[in-house]
Amino acid sequence: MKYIEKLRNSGLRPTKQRLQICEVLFDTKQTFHFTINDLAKKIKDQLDNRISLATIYNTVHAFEKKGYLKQIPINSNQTYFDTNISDHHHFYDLNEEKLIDLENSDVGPINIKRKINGKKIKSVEVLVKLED
Amino acid sequence: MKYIEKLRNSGLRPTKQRLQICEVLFDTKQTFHFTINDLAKKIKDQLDNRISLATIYNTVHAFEKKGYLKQIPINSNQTYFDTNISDHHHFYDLNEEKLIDLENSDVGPINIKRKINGKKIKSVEVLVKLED
DNA sequence: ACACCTTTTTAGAATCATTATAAAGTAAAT
DNA sequence: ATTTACTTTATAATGATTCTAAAAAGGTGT
Ligand SMILES: [Mn+2]
Ligand SMILES: [Mn+2]
Ligand SMILES: [Zn+2]
Ligand SMILES: [Zn+2]
Repeated sequence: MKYIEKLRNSGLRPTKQRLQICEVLFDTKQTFHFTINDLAKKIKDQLDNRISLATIYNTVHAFEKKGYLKQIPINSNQTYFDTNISDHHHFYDLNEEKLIDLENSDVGPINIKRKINGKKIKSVEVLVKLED
Repeated sequence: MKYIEKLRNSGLRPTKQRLQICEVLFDTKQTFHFTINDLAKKIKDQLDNRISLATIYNTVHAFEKKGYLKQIPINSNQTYFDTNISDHHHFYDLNEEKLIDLENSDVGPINIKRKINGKKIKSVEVLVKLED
């Protein structure tokens, strides 16, 4: 019930599937990073009914477009998403292939001195790769 | 002839294909960004003989492993590589889907204050997304 | 409730970048 | 020259993602 308004306000119909995906994604103490496959597993575990993979893809992309999820730029065969939509950065542990949040406050202010004509900055993201 | 030593020193046999790919990649005034497909096109245009796609993949990965190429972390269905292996950053023009180098000197020094136990920092990369 | 229209879900097929396979070719070592 | 290890290649396989089109569900007005 708590996500019905959120979806309506975004012009998305609050379907049973979308509401359930909202619960899996946003009813958590901690934000988290996931691939579509991670999410599909989580949904299968946490819910009694199944949701088709196509719907999971559709929903994740819809939520991303609306700004409820962010994509994390990283080199992987799978796309990583983040339920933490605040401005922040990431560690990427190359050995464990795991993402770790790096808060804005843990990185000095980033000053982009160069401008590109006619373009404005949409985001500034730092990726710190870690190894043992 | 100029890449034979480079390859030998890396433990890579200087085959005809690898030497030709070296020429396409490194015999340029400017460094550049590319996908495997870009590179395959370039090879077809610049060379008289053809090189199989499998070899292009193999070679690019071998060169990356040896540090002659870098992968650029970005969300795309294709993997982007960079012949500029210096420490540097990138603009990504979302509208034109184009990468632009952003020199280290164009970004203030980045100070990662948080440490992860037992891990050391391998790289720090900034991605600045641009829109119109 | 019902009719009507739009959006959404779904199974399954298609796409396409990338990786795997295994046989033939080449470079290096003995 | 023979042997050995590495490399190239055509081709198949893989797997994440997107597409398709038909069925289901939501929303609106009556
Ligand atoms: Mn991707
Ligand atoms: Mn990729
Ligand atoms: Zn995050
Ligand atoms: Zn670059």
